[in-house]
Amino acid sequence: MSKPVKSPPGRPRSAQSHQAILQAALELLAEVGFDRMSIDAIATRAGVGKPTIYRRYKSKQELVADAIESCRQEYVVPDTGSLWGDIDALINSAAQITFTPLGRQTVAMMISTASSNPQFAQVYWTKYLQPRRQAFAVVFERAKQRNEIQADLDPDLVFDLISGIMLYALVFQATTEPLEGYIRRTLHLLLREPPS
Amino acid sequence: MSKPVKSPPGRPRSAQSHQAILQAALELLAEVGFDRMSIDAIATRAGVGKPTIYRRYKSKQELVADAIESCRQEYVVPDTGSLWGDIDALINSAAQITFTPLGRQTVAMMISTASSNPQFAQVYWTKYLQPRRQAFAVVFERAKQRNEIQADLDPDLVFDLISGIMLYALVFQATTEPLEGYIRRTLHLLLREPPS
Amino acid sequence: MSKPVKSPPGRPRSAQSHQAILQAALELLAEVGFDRMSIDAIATRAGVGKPTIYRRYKSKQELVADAIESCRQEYVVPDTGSLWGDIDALINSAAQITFTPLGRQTVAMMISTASSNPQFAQVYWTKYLQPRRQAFAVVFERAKQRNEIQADLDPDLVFDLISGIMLYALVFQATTEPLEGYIRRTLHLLLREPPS
Amino acid sequence: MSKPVKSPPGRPRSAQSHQAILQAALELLAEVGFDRMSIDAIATRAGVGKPTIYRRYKSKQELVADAIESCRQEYVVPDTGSLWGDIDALINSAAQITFTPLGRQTVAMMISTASSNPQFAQVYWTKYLQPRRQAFAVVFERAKQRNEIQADLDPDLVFDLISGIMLYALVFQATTEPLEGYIRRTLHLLLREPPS
DNA sequence: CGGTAAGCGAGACGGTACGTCGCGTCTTAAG
DNA sequence: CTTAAGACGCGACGTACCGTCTCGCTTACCG
Repeated sequence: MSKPVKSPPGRPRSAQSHQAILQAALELLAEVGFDRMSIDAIATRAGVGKPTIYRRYKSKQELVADAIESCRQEYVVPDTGSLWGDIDALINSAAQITFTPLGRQTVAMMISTASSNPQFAQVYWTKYLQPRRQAFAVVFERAKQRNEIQADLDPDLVFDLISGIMLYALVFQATTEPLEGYIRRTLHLLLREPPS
Repeated sequence: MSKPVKSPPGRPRSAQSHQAILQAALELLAEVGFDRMSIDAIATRAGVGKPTIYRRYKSKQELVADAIESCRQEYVVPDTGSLWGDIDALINSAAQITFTPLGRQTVAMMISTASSNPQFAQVYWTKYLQPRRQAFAVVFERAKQRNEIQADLDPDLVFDLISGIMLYALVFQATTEPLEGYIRRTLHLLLREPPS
Repeated sequence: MSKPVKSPPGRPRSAQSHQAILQAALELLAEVGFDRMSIDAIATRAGVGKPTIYRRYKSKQELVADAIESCRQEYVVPDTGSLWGDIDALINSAAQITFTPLGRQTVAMMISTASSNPQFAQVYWTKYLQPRRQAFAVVFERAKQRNEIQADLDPDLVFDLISGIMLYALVFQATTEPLEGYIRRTLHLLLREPPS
Repeated sequence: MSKPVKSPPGRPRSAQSHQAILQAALELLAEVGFDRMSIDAIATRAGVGKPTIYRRYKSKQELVADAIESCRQEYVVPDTGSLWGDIDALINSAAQITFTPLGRQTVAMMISTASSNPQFAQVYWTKYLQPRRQAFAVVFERAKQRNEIQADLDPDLVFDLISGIMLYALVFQATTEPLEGYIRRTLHLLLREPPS
C-alpha cells in the first residue's frame, strides 16, 4: 500500500519545531534569564521563524510556561514506610527542581509576573504545587495511621509553611542558613518532636 | 583639624532632581509595574533629563532599589504588653508595606533580580528583614519573661516561617485563603496554643 | 541557463516605504535644511519606523544622497538653432535646479561632505555634471558648425568656468551681483563678443 | 585726553585661555572636521571650561570663524614687475591657504553654513576675498600700464572667475584635471593670449 | 590694602537626536 | 496551508552633545 495519508499540505515539521522551540527556550532561560531572553534568540537557536513561535504562543510568558511545563517529570507519591523517609523524598524532589538555575528562573519569573498576570501563578499552583500538596496529605494520612503524628495536624498548613520557607530560602539564599537544616528544624517544631 | 573630605569640583548634583527622580520612580512603579516602567517616563514625570538619571544609576534596577530604599520609614519595636498584641502590630506593619501594589512590585523585582544580582536581595535582607527579625526576638524575649511562651522556642525560626508564609501568600495570592487567618493559625500551631 | 539572480528569502523591502522615506527626506531637506533635519522626523513624516530607514542607509548623508539622486529629472540637450538660445536653455535648467532651497542644500551638503566622503562628490559629478558637460560640448559643436564661435574654443573649460562661477555665486549670493548678468558677461568675454 | 574707556571691573579674560581655545579649535577642525568637532572636545583639549568658550562665542560657527580668522597671515600685494609673476604669487598664496585640510574644512563649513547663516559667508567675503580682489585690481592696473593686457578687461570679473574655478576644483577635486594648469589655461583664454 | 566683581576649571543640568534592539505582525517564496 | 526568512511600525534603550547653570576658587582693579 502506498501512503494513503494525504495530510494537508505541509505540516510535517510541526512536532520537530515544537520540540526545538521548547528546548531553545529552556536553554536560554537557564543561560540568561527571562528578561534577557529574546524571542528572536529562541527562534534563531531553534532554527525556526518567529511566526512559528507566535502561532503557538501569544507571549513569551506563555511560551516559557509551556517550556517549563514540558519538562516536568513524572510525579509519584513516595511511600517509604516512615514519615521522615517520605518527607525526605518529597523535599529532595522539590529541591532538585527548585534549587537550580532553571528552577530559580522559573520561580523568579512566576513571582515577577504574578501581580500583572495572576493566571500564570495559577498555572504553577495548579500544575505543580497542588499535586504535591495532595501527595503531602496522603503521606500525612499514612503517618497518622501509623500514629507518627497527631490526628489534628493540618497537612495543608504544614505543606504551605514548608513551601513558604523554601521560597524564602530561595530568595535570600546567601543570607540564611542551609535549607535542609531549616526545613528539618521547622518540621520537628511543627510535629512537636525534639530535634534529633 | 578641618574635615579631610573635600567637596568635588564642578556643580554638585541637585538634591531636588534626586528627590523628583525617586518620587517619579516610586509612583510609576506602583502604577504600571517594573517592566512597563520606562526611564523616559520617569525622566519626564520628574521633569528631568534622561542623562541626569543615568548619571546616578547604571540601570533601572539600581534606580528602583534606591527609590524603594529611600522611602523606608522609621521602625519601632512594638510593646503592647502582650505577645499577641505585639505580634498583631508587627504583622500589620509588615502587611501595610508588603500587600500594596508598590510592595508587591518591590518583592517581585527583588526576587527576579536575586539570582543575577544577589546583593540586591542582600540589601533588602539587611535593611528591611534584619531589623524586624531582631524586633521579633525582643518581643519573644518579653513574652518568655511573661511566661506566655516556652523558653526554648527559637524566635528566628518562627520569624522566618512567618516571612516565608507571607511571601508564599504574596505569590499565590488568589489561590490561598486570606492571609491573616493563615498567619494566625500558623502562629497558634507554632506556639502550641489552640486556635482561639 | 536560468537566471543566476535569486530573490533573497524573507519579506522583500517595501517599495512604498522606500518612496515615502525619500519623499519625506526631500521635503524636510528643503524645509529645514540638512543639519536641522532629524531621522526621527523623517521616519515620522514617512509613517515609517526608524530601523526601516537605518536598514537602507547607514547615515543621513547616504539617505539624502539617494533622495536627491531619486528626483533627478530627465535631461535633454537643447537645440534652439542658435548658440545663445541653447545657452539660455542650459543656464535656466541649471538655475532652476540649483538656486532653490533644495538645490542650495544639495550643493552645501555635497561640499561639506566632499572632503570626508569624496565619492559623494564623485556621484554628483558623474550623474549630474558630466551629462551637462557633454550637452554643452554638443551645443558648442553645433555653434562651431554655424560659425558662431571659434573652432579652437574648449567647451569643457568654458563649462567648468560657468559651473565655477555659479558655485561662487551660490556661496556668496548676497555679496555679488545678480547671477544672470554675471554669467552673460563671462560668456561674452570668453566668446570674444562685445557685451550686448 | 586719555582713553575714556574704563576697563570693566572684575578679572579680565585670560588671553592664555583664548589662545588655547583657538588652537584647539583649529586642530580639531583639521582633524575631524566641523560637524564631528564638539565644543566639549575643544574645551577639554584647551584645558578650559565650556562657559569660558560660550562667554566669548555664541556658537560653534562664531568660534571657528574667529579661529580661522586668527591664523590669517599678513597679506601683501605682490609686485614682481610682470603680470604673470604677480598672478603666480597670488595663486600660490591662495592655493597654500585653500588646498589644505584646514582650508577645505573652512570652505566646506562656510558653504554649508551660507544658506542658513549668510553673514558667515559675508565675513569670509569681506575679510578674505575682498582684499585679494582689490589686490588683483591693483595688479591688473599695473599690467595695463605696462600694456600687458587690454584696458577694458574687468579685473573683478576675472578674479571672480578664477575664484569660482578654484572653488569648483576644490569641490570636485578628484574629478578634474590638476588645478594649476586649469587656472593658467583659463587666464590665457581670458587674457586672449595663446597658451604658452 | 582689602573688597568686590568678574573670570576661571569643572561638571551637573534639562533637552534633543542619535543609532540599536526587541517586540509582535505581516509578507514573501518554497515546499 | 505551514514553514524559514526577514522586513515592518513601534517604542524604549543608553550615549553624545547641546547650550545653560551653579559651584568654589582665583585674580586684578579700585576705593
